Amino acid sequence: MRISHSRRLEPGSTSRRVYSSLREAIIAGELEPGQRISENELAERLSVSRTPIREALTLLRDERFVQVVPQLGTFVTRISSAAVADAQFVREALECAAVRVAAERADRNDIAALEGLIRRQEEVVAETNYERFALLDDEFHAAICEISGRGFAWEVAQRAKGHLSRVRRLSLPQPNYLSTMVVEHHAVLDALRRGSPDDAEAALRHHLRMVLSAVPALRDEHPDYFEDEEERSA
Amino acid sequence: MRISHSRRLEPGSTSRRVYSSLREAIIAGELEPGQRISENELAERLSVSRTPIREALTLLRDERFVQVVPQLGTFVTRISSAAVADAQFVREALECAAVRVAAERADRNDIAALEGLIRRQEEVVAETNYERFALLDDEFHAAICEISGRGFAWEVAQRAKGHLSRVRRLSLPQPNYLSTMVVEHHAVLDALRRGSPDDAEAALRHHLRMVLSAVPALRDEHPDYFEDEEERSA
DNA sequence: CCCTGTATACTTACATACAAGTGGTAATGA
DNA sequence: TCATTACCACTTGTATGTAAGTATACAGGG
Repeated sequence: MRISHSRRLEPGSTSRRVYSSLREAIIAGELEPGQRISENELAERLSVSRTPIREALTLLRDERFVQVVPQLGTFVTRISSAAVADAQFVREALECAAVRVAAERADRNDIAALEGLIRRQEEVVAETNYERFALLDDEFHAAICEISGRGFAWEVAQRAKGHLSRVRRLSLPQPNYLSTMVVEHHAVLDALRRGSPDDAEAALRHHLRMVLSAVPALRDEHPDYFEDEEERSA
Repeated sequence: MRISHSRRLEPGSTSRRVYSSLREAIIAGELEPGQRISENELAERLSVSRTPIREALTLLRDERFVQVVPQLGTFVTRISSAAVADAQFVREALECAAVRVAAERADRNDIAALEGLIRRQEEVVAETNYERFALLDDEFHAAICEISGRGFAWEVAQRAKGHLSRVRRLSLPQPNYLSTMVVEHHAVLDALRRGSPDDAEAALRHHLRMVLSAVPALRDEHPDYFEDEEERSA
């Protein structure tokens, strides 16, 4: 529990700041899966009352980032393979549908913007900066959804991602991971340039499934981060 | 504002009851688009304090069912054609992806269950009961997602639906609407029976787009329910 | 008549107090 | 030594109080 020291609160309403702060802390692994978090302690650390804390936790619970057990405590959810698969399915469905539209709508400016993003990614690959690459990767996928005219799809996909983001963050330090990603981004861009929805969808689908391949290794490395014996309850 | 009289609170935690109650009231149109709702008034009507009201509104704001303006008021969002299109895109992408999987996985029991649902729908069509049909329609689509092994997709789709549900509810009283729906359900089921992902996807996509066709007529009938001059703000 | 400034009655955002329930722990008895 | 029981510290859920901001109605001056 080192939120207040390591992470400054961004501008916005208090509860919004708390929400963003906690969400990022969970995805970044600063709050570990299974860890119990206390409303009172959070309120003290962040120097706010319990009310905005509770509002933030309400949202995080809705995203399955935390699990609230009445009169017992609030816990950071463990990563469930089933939940990861669910998130993958949602993201794949939404982004692949978006890229098909994008392939038909992308103009020269759109293509140029994507090329610029990939160039920046290549720079980051050279310096092996996982943190910045993750941001640029998100930008690339968001840009595709934006080109399709359905930026909302990216919002939903990112929302549903949940556990997926945590897995990705954990799985970054793998050999050739970043360079492989860039190659696949190129494949998607080529398909967009040709205006081929089928090729673009296939390339993106293949790309999106790369992340999943790392899950088994992660389970071996951090078995306590995963929780698969019990299904998600309503 | 006739919540307390027309709608009983379901079991569950207080804030959860308030949330469900308000959500259904908005979708059903009991709370009209653009209407201002007061935390104090809601708390009084539902005989609870403002705290659970605020938690429910936090969730509803996240789903774009309400818009909260600080120090001014909370308003039921108007229906935006862009938001409806977004919801349609999300639903279409998720359910079409699910039905492809379902076409490959459905066994005799699954097909029989869907047949049973359609039979019940035919009964409801005979009595022209829009309310019950809406429930059975949801059950049908949820069942398809369930068969695909990705029930989560239905949860996300339903969440994203938002304004879409409100449009559907408004658009029900149209001639031959229900019988057309059943015919299209049959088409989807036939494709599933044949185990053809392509046909199932095509049939479902066609079916899902039926709802949208009613939007223009609705805008003419209830122009004050729609809000399209300003884009949704972050 | 019109414009302007002010008081007021609302609103949400946040802080705090109280209630109800849980699990661990230590004391007590066999 | 072990089982049982009562207690206590802690949790979240709910209620209420305080602060700050907005729109509106109204009075007064031009």
